[in-house]
Amino acid sequence: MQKLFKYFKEFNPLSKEAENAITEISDIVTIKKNKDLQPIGHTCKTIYFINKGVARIYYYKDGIDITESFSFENNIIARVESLFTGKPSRKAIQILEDAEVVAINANQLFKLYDTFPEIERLFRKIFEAAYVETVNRIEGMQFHSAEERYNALLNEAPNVLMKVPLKYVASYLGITQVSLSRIRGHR
Amino acid sequence: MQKLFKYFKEFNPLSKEAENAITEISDIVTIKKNKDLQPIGHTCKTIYFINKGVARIYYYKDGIDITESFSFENNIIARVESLFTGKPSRKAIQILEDAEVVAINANQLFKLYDTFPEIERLFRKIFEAAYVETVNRIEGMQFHSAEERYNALLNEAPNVLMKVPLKYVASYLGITQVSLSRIRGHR
DNA sequence: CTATTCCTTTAACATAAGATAAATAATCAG
DNA sequence: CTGATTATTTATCTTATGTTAAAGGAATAG
Repeated sequence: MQKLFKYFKEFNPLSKEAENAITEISDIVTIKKNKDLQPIGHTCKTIYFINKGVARIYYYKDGIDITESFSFENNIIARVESLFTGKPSRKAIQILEDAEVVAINANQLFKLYDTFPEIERLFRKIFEAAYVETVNRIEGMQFHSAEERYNALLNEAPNVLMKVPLKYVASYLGITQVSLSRIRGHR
Repeated sequence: MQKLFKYFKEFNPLSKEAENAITEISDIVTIKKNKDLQPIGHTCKTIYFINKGVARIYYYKDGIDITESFSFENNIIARVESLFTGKPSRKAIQILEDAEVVAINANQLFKLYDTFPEIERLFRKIFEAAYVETVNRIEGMQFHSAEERYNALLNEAPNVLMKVPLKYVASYLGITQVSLSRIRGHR
């Protein structure tokens, strides 16, 4: 849990009691490459923190596997469209590299918000930051060619391209695998 | 302020004291069509609620005007990439139809979070919902043709197409005005 | 009301990305 | 280690969207 609390500290430092309360509602889970940490169709009731490994959120559109996002070590991953609405998620979380994650029970966490305003504030800030990232991503998608998007990714998150199969990267960029391959063979 | 508090109630009902505290840090502003409510380059220090009228957030990419989002009556509008980071915004808020808005001072609001956890919770929920919308929008952009995106907008938010100049809609959809025109003359 | 400006459409052409198929290359199970 | 599966690249052809230009309509200022 050490890395998790260090991560939290960047957003909103917690009291020892608050940290203990979070520890109580969390589990450490290890999971192998290519396994789904969370399946499609279930309502998201867990927020994960990645101690080690790589994960992605994906879904199917017209039968085609599409990557919504990637997450790496020292980051949170959750299917917010389900977590914040209580509706079943059409998305799954898949592990792309053998992982150890902290699984935080979301319903119990939300209850902690009542007794620990500092925890509510912490997660408010975490998701505000995630929201900003998402808004910035829309900007990137709005008027860039696939090649520009690829180059931007190469700059901003080279680890994505080092650690993730390209077919997953292609759909993340909103293009086909074949197009990505063409772009990589530059031109 | 009535409409605003009614809107708030959908997310998290407030005590009378909390409502009064928000009233104290808010102003009613009327502003004419085509005026900028907030200019590019300023750090966002205000959260707006639209009592009446239409607005959009826009920015320039390579000198071209791009619409990030639209907001209508009974909704919040804010440049979150600036509001939540404290950095100057590269975006502006423009009024597209004569408007009356409630301007909530963000710094003072954030101070209220300390004395009124219910207000912090309210805005947490408001922005969580906005975050979910943004995530869903990415999904819409990831693997739909321009025509599909246009038709989806036509279904989900026909008022956008009724009330907003098409050139602004085009960049919102991530296409040129000419392409939008072609799509509208179907195929 | 009129003239000017701005918005939208239409047309012709250029180009980036999709689809399909097939050839390599890499990974994995036994 | 080997065969089988899976991932990536390459090639060809098609199509959607961008670009530029020009014309027609709508809105606005004076």
